[in-house]
Amino acid sequence: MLNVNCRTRRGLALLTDQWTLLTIVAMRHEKKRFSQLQALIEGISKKMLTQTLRKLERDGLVKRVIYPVIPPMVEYSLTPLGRTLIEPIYALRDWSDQYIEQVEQARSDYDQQDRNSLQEEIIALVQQRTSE
Amino acid sequence: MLNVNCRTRRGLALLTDQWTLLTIVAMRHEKKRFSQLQALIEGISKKMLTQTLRKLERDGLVKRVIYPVIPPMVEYSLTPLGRTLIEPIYALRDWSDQYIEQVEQARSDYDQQDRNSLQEEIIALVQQRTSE
DNA sequence: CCGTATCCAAGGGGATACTG
DNA sequence: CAGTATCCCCTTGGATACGG
Repeated sequence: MLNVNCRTRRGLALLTDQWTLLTIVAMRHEKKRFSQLQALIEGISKKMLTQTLRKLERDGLVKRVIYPVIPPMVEYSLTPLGRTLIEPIYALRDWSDQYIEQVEQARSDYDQQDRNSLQEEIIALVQQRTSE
Repeated sequence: MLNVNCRTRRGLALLTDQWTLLTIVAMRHEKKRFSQLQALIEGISKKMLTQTLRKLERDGLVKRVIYPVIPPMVEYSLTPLGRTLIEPIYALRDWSDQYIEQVEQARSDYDQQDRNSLQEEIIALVQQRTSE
């Protein structure tokens, strides 16, 4: 089903890294300069932003325009192909808006249970020791 | 905009790793056993599958049921919360189906151009050397 | 301003062997 | 069957310095 060469795998592989989706989201409305993108995407380094943008350009999702001025100015924008990704990404964003708190609640419940089991184990251990 | 603590970032962080989306896709219709999942998701190791399933369980997206039989049998299924992810993931899958070939075409065009520029540089170099 | 080059630490993840 | 434990390589990615 999910062979490495099926379209789903190849498609998801484009997008499932740390920064790609965020970079697309940051450009969704209008072209952005490199420094603007770096400011919009909190925590991304120049290295990773450059790398992500190059990959997106190579994949035909982003257009890069260099203005030969000093200091340099480079503008990035989504290509028509790139814009086709906005809708599916919005679906994920909307899902996050709606459900992320339930996920985080589940997570802390799970961890709480872990702590409780650990607690019980410790109590059991202590009782065992004191009865020796 | 895309602060590390905004819902979008927190949501996407759940999903943007190598295996999470694929694992959810593999379970979308019905519960699956560990070995079935490993067979469905080509290339995943036991280590990564275990790790991914534990994370999904912790996040409340997957339910894990252990049957105390020999040999062991464990069934994984999506929780109601997990099922809310199917639609957005399908949107990505459909995008892949429709556009992945355009992306790959763009990619090979880009690489071809790179090779051409390299070719030109080499030619220029050779001409320069031979004229010395 | 928009990168590239280099170095380096952390950890992701495969291979293998073992267990209930 | 469904994991866990250990080892270890190698990639990822941050920090820094430099260049057009």
